[in-house]
Amino acid sequence: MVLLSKKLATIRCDAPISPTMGEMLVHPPNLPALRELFEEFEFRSLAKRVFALYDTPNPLLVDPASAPPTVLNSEAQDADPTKGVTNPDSKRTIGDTEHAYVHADTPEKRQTLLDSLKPLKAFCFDLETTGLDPKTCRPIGVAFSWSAHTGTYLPLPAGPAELASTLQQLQPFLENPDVEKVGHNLKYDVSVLRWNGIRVQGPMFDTMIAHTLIDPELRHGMDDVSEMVLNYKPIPITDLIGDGKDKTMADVEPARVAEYAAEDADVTWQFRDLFEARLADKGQTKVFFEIEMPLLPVLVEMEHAGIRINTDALAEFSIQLGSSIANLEARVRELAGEEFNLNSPKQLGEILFDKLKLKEKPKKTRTGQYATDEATLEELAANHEIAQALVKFRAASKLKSTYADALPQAVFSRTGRIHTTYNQAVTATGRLQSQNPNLQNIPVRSDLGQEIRKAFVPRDGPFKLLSADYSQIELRIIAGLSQDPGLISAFEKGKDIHTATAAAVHDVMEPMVTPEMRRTAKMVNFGIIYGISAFGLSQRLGIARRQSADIIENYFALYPGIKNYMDNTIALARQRGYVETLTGRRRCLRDINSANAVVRGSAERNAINTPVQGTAADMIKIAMARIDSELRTRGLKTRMLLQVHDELLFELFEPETTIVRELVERQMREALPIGVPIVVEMGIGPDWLQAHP
DNA sequence: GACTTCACG
DNA sequence: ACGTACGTGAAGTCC
Repeated sequence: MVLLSKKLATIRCDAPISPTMGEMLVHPPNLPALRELFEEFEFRSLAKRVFALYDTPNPLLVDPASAPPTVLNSEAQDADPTKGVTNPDSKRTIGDTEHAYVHADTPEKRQTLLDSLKPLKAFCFDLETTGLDPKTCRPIGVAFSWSAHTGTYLPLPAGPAELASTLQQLQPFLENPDVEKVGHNLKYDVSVLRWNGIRVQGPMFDTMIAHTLIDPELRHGMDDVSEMVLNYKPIPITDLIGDGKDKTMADVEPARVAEYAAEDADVTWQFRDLFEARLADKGQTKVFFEIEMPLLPVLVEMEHAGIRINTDALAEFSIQLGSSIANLEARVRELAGEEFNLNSPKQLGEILFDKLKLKEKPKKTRTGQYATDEATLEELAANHEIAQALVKFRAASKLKSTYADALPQAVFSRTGRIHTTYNQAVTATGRLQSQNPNLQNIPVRSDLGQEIRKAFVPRDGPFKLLSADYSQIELRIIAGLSQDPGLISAFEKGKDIHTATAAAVHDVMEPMVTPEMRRTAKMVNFGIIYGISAFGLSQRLGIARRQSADIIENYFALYPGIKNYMDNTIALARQRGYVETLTGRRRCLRDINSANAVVRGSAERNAINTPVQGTAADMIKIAMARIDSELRTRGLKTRMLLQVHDELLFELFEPETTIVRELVERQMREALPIGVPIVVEMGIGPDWLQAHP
């Protein structure tokens, strides 16, 4: 049986139409008409292969209704991920499976494609481009599929004007808010289109993100997924462009690209329904449809918007850092009495501990090297000038190489702005990830680091930066998850939670809490979120383990709900093998029942931390989609630029200040109710440092 | 590519 | 006796 687009088929075949929108079944009685159609479209090689399947009996040609499911048993996969990988000998090659792919390389076929798209409620599309960077790559063609085993590839013209006009013909379909868009790594395709002036709208279904939610441990590339779930090996991209070093899709014969691209679209389309069911099996329907998919186009917009930086200020700062690095380097060499590479932890460790013997029993790293990290150097700094100089040297080097020098290079010349890439489905807890460059670790803590943050500025005109920050979000979430009355009540009274904790632990009035007491309480509060251990806390506070154990014990006496919640969470994790956030996002913890106490302890801390960190991630993701939507429906010019886990940064159009402050605060507070008051702190300024509350 | 270090939440 | 705080990405060295 062969599936063809409705239009193609109704024109030429006059065959029965299936109940599924946009599809029709061409049964053997219609074969002559189909053969004629293929001949007319000069698709002889494909026709030959398709009909070969009919002309000779083929065991693969069975009615889907009676066919054994190609889907592997998901329970078996859970038990052992390696079982999900097909035996290579049983992989089918492309020639063995029935499918009908159209290369829409004539105006008539293009028109047929457009007509076919019209009635669809959902379709899969997959762009072929000259590279991996949506900002700079050129779309070569786009493949569509809306029913299994079919696909149409539309080559796109190379000339900018012709490209634009062809894309314009697709625009109504891509921007139709009532039509679901399916794709594997859909954000890439949507981004490429965004850089070409098309704003893809409508419900999204990214099969790659779906797969990361269904089986986070497995590989998520389309070829891998296809082999695992369809038991089918698509044409590898390397067959077309090799390693991609000296060849792009533009250099490949269009007919081959058509075959490859249509197949990818077809395969992706086939993932869709399978994954919808599996998401439901794994309880991820809500996370997928209500959090990740609404967020996808929002991330595309944020990446496309980019952010402006003051490159002149960074260049000047780099020079300043360079001279201070040179001075510190000279001083270190003088004190070491030797030339060596200060950037080499290995050489540095040998100088400090073999030559200078600054410590009796130097701390070693996991691999037996001397540790020279900041905590180690800081210990030595009290008695050794060389350690002080090294700490300063390291700080300055880091700022220069990672930020002052690297950020200006990341500016995209066409926009004069930095465009990061957000990854929404790679972290274990559900947080976003920013890369190329990472804009989620821009310095803010040190004075020197603040110079970097100052360089993030709004565009020219009546614009400012607005930063909105969830206050103590993770502690509020653990209060909500644990329902601890003391912790909840402290938040309801609007208290400074670290001070309140310190006062309660030491049984004094809040004004009597010293900075030292507050610092300790703050460390304990953080420790709680991380899945506290007496050893870890003693390390952070620089106190004896016995002492930190007492502090923890007092803390649990103060907030018994927390202790209870932790015990229950670990017990549930042991029983189910996973933990989940408030929205049901899961993280598997395969080591939770390990006999090795160290390994198990790590899994237990994950069990505590993941629901907390993950719920915060869910909350801000929901808020982002709603804020973006409200900004747009109200026709506002303010744009969301960055997300840094508990902070959103906006380029604020000043006349909108009152409206935007209200809507951002409201949407952030109401995104995901947890039964504890949510506080959002906001600041506005001429740069990110001054906007940061 | 592994390892170390360090920037952020 | 174990040798851990949770989650990331990037730069640099060294094999």
